[in-house]
Amino acid sequence: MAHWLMKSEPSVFGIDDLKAKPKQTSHWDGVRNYQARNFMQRMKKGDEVLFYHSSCPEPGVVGIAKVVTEAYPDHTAFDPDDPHFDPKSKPDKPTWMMVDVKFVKKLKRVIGLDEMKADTKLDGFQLLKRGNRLSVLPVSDAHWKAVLALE
DNA sequence: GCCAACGTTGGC
DNA sequence: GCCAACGTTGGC
Repeated sequence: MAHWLMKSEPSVFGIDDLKAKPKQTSHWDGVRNYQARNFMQRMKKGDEVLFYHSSCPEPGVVGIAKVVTEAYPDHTAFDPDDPHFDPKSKPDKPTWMMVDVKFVKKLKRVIGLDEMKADTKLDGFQLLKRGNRLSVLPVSDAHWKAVLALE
């Protein structure tokens, strides 16, 4: 089983929004970056995901989710009225994909970006790289354990 | 295929 | 609100 991290702005869709969904499950739409999409296409049912809050007062890992549906076309790309509309993605040849994720748990506290940066066990973690803008990224087993050890 | 311009992300 | 970093676009 692989591990991942997915970023979201809590003012748009946070961990509490996922928890409040029917079946505590939501599709993860709106990813418009090829590298992030490729990672989503590699996701398998049962994979675990660190839920990360970005662009907020306290950026950091706030909870855990799991993949319940593997990659399928992101229909929001087909809708001209959707903010994530992309005319180059066609229903018969979709450019953008999404997965469904289910809420697992909230961490007891937020694992802040600053403390992750300070942890030498997290050296090389893609999230912590300067200028990192990927919204979906893989997490090694060692980094997964190190993040959760901070809880 | 190069590269400047532009738009977006995201921490601070 | 600022600005660095980066991906994408489009002219050539």
